[in-house]
Amino acid sequence: MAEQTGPAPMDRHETAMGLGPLSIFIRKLLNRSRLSTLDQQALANLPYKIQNLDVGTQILREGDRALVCPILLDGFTYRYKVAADGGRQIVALKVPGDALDFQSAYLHTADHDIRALTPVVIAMVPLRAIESLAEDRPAIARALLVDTILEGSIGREWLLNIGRRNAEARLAHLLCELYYRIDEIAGAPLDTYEVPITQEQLADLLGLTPVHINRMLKRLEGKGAIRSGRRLHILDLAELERISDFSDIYLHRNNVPA
Amino acid sequence: MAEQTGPAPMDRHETAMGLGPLSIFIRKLLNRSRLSTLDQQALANLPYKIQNLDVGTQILREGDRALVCPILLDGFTYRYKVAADGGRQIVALKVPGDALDFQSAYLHTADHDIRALTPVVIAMVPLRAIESLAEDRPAIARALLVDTILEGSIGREWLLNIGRRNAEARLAHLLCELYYRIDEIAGAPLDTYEVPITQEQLADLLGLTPVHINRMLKRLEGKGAIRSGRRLHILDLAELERISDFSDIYLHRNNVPA
DNA sequence: CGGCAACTTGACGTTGATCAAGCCATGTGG
DNA sequence: CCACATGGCTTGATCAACGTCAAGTTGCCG
Repeated sequence: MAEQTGPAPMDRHETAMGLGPLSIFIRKLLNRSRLSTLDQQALANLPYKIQNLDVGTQILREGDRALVCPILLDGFTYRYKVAADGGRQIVALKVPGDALDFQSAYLHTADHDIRALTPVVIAMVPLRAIESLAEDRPAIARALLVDTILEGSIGREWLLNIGRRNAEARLAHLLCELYYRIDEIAGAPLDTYEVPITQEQLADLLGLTPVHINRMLKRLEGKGAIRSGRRLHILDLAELERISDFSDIYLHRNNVPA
Repeated sequence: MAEQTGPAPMDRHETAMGLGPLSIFIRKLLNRSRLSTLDQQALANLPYKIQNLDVGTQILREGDRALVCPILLDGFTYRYKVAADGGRQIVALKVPGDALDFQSAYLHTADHDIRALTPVVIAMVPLRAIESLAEDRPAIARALLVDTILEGSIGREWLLNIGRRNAEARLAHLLCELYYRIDEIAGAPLDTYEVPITQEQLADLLGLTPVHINRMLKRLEGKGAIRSGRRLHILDLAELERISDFSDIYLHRNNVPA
């Protein structure tokens, strides 16, 4: 939980385009929105405080009124809700470059929890700073809106996945999505690729039980699509796409304006 | 499919506050955002074309690039996606006053379909008009963003519902949500209250089959919570809330700024 | 009055949950 | 460097929820 303040560059992250630690966030926005150099600079100059958090650390709690917007620089986090019987459902996964709780600027109380799925590095930005930036710079407001809309689109695909696909396809679909989302933030194309997630977390993501996840992983492994075990590797993306009838249009990967 | 253009008042809708046919839309936004009288006037003066559509009419198709934003004045519509095996999943329900496809202004192609659940009355507003209004008036941009964020919150609750609750609780939960959402747009508090939805549609909403929906409806009826049959009535909201462990915080019903 | 769409009900099948036991890697303290 | 504690993975046996198939029935609209 080491802290670090201000514009000091972090060595764990390539500070592409000389925009400092937040550059991964800005790059992410640029994938789906146009931002002028000035807009990018304004984003890079946002005040922030870096935090390193352990696995499982709670970042937002249902009922909270947040004052900072955490931006994920490294690692993974997830949103989740719990049912009356204690059943957990993960309702969103966030990858590096994502703003974790932009919406708290617009709603009184959080309707879900957020936790670190892996050890994470987070930049805490005061919500007010983001809000006023969005007010002054329409392009930034628009980029943040696009980000929000995109998360909605992913959520809808998850509803289809959980509501209508069987366990094997459901799992394969999630792995495909993870592949593309991580591929997007990685510099070079991914090769054999490792997913840092436990079987229990997969169960909470897919509305299944850990035992059944285990059996499905074995099945996919039998088909040569993945390597399972302590670490989870994607070996044959095309096979996973076939099994889950994957289509990437809901990720809107080609949304960059001309 | 009768059409009607311009500011001619429609007799099917109370034109509260003298803001014309779009007043229900404006009222809806006011439930969660503050808008000045000028903002409200600007919204009321949006150009539109009224359309009456039959049950089942497709309003948006996956892959489309929309140019108009349909605003629902009367009736219900739903967003849905279909899986490879033809299974349908309804991923959102829209009630009167909702903007149906605001997001098309920000994404290249639609990632889902929209259809009329009942006969509907819709105001077609050019997307460009809404976009430029949002650019000129930050409060309006903010109100539309709040609306988008709220839909995301509902989607997350649906993920929990479908992923983690059993069929009976799932159904009860949906009925509670419908009650509150319709209650919000109705002037007076609702009494015995009728849901205009078929069992097949309930199945598509909840990731279940029509037969199983039927059995669960009978079960809820046995507990005196609803009256089922040709029409579906909610008799005992408290019982439904108990069964589904319903909490309304995800609806953010008290989000009006002080 | 006839046709259709939605609802209803029963018998049976399958997917995925539950329960339970054991295994295997990692890391920690002695 | 070993012992053992721990968290996650693995596997089998059994069970329940929900799906499937099929045959009515009901109410509505032309």
